[in-house]
Amino acid sequence: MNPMTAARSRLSPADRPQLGLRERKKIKTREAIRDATYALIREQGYDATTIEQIADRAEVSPSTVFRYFPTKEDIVLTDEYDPLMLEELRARPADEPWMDSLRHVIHMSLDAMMAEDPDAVRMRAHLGIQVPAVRSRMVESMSETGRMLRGALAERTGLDPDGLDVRVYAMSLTGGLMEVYMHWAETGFQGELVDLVDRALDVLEHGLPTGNP
Amino acid sequence: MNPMTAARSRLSPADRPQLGLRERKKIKTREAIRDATYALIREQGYDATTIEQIADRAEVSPSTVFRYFPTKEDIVLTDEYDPLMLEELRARPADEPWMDSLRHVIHMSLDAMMAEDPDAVRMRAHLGIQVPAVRSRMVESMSETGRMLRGALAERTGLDPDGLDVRVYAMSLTGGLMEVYMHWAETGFQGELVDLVDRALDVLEHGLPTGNP
DNA sequence: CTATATTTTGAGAGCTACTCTCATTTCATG
DNA sequence: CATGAAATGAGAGTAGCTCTCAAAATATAG
Repeated sequence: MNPMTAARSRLSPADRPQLGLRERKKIKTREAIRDATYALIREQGYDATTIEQIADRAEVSPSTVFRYFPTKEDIVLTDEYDPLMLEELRARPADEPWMDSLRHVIHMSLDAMMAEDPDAVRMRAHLGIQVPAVRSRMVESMSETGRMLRGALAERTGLDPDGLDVRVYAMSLTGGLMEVYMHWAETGFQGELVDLVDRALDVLEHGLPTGNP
Repeated sequence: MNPMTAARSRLSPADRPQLGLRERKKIKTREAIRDATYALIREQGYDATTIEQIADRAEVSPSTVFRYFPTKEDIVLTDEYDPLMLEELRARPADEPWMDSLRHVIHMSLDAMMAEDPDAVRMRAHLGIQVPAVRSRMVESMSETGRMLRGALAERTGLDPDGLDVRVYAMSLTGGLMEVYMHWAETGFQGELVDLVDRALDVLEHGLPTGNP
């Protein structure tokens, strides 16, 4: 899922020998840039970290950094879970209640991300509440996930994926889930993210506990 | 409300004689900058319009432009309806169902904005779908409205405004409403925005028409 | 292995949003 | 009118990002 946006498939280039030298090198540079960025941000913070510094530490030129990532925020974020989620969603039984499917799929992605690099998950959330540009990019990426969700939802319900209803519904879901992520970071990462997401899904399904909806 | 973000109180400086010359002049420059920006964007588009051009046409220096607006996006957006909404929300009878109150308040703000400058409302929506930076700023501004909503909601329900549930609920509302605004722009401004908002609120309250929620 | 074609990279110039500083101008007040 | 305060303009500086072009690295054919 996207709120947490990103977490590369951390297979070292050597693990994919079927790829040519060129491809393997590209993966390596990509990782070098990202690692350099994370390290520098940890040392100096996001704003104090310039592209030039990142390039230096990753041992590439600034041009190359921009060739790999369109913006500075994208170095930190960049998502790769949407296709996986979509596939998983489609694989669910067609008669399963939508919310159950969603819950299942989110659990999956979350587990995958936490298994991959739990530190990065937290760091991204942290940057999300501190750096407006990062939060923006995160929201953007969330709403891409939202579009994917619309597609899946439309398949299930037979509704128009671009109709107002589906759009509103999907976006309210993604908005709510985004807020979970931010809340988690703002409260110092207390509790398991998965549990918070579950509570959020309850709210989204049944309204506020008060019943006021 | 905020999705539409902004619409100045268009009272010419002369209408507020109680203010000193200094204050009146400030209002005038603010408007001059905004008008110049709108005009230039209409002529050339957002990206092609530079701060320098805006400054020239508004007959101020670039420095002054930034003194009045922190970013280029803010020249276009800048919201002033939140306090009004909050006041109006508080004035509603305490036993009125929350959704009814919300609906009422949104109608109000929407009417106010459309009465003020309907053209600007459309233009902002249009920029929102075309220019990522503007959309970002709009989302940001939306989530400020969301925070305000949390406060009002907490007063009503007695829940913690910073608790997960209220946050998720409020953000899912704002997210859904934001999507209405985008949908409206993407479909060429067909139909009345108010009607679309009403439909959206139905979805947010009762789930999708299918009943799948 | 060599030659050629294709990709990837680096260097550098250039644009623009945005920040900061300081002198100058403009308004407010006694 | 004089003095203090606020608003403005000019200008230098930073950093993200784009574009171009030549050099380097890799793939492919003979």
